[in-house]
Amino acid sequence: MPRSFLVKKHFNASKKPNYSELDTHTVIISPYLYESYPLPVIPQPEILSSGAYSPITVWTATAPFHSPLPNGLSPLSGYPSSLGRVSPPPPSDTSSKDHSGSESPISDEEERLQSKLSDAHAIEAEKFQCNLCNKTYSTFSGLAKHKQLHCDAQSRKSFSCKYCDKEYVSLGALKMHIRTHTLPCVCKICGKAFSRPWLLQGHIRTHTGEKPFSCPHCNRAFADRSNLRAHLQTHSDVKKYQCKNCSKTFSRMSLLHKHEESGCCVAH
DNA sequence: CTGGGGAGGGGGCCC
DNA sequence: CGGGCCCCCTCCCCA
Repeated sequence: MPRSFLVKKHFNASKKPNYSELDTHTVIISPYLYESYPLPVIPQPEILSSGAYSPITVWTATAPFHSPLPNGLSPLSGYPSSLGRVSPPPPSDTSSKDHSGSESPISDEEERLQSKLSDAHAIEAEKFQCNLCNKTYSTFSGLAKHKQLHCDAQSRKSFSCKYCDKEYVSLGALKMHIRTHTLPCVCKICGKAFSRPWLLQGHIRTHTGEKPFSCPHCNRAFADRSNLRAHLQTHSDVKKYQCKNCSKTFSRMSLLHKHEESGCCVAH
């Protein structure tokens, strides 16, 4: 009988993103994620939509070179109004500067024009700075490309779970989270399912009675390292969690919380 | 009521 | 990129 807090609750459909709206921006999860395990608890999804994952709108592609943003246009949350227009930055990584088209064959006149433009570019060089990593770029498109490929993708939670409203910065993290819904690791003894193999391993110890983590201070042993760690706190005079008001210490956060809720810290 | 044990979840890091 | 592991946390139960 699983304890109530461990039972995966039904997901509130009203909280789920409208995936149908996101058909054009989907993240395909490899089918193996759902096929390689014996007991998927949740029907296998054909696709994992990404609620918040909206691959960055390539609005820079249509924007004129160095053109300012249209009034009020804020295509990306990661592009604040400051938009990287900064005072001349110190010399920095110039390898990422965007100087497209320099390799195409051009006439002398074009070359002169190009040269003038290059001078202009040099003046403007590195005026576009990423507000996330401070890299600077000579062109706005260069900055936009950088943010699209690197910073935005990492700074924004871009991959959202189809089963709940959680979002993750990486596909790997999302895949791992999804296992908490699919629970692919099943105990052969009692049939209980877990999200990760090592969770199952720990559970199996409850069947075998194996307790590989022993306390150096007493003869107690534990099946779980976390529980040993908590136990070690009981040997310490000064516990890890301390009440800010009465300075009493507790071995566990939950005990401190209980203490606080019981009134020690109320209305001080 | 408090403290501690048991069991498990989830994110991050490393290989 | 995925698995293993670590750490921290939470909750239930019981003495």
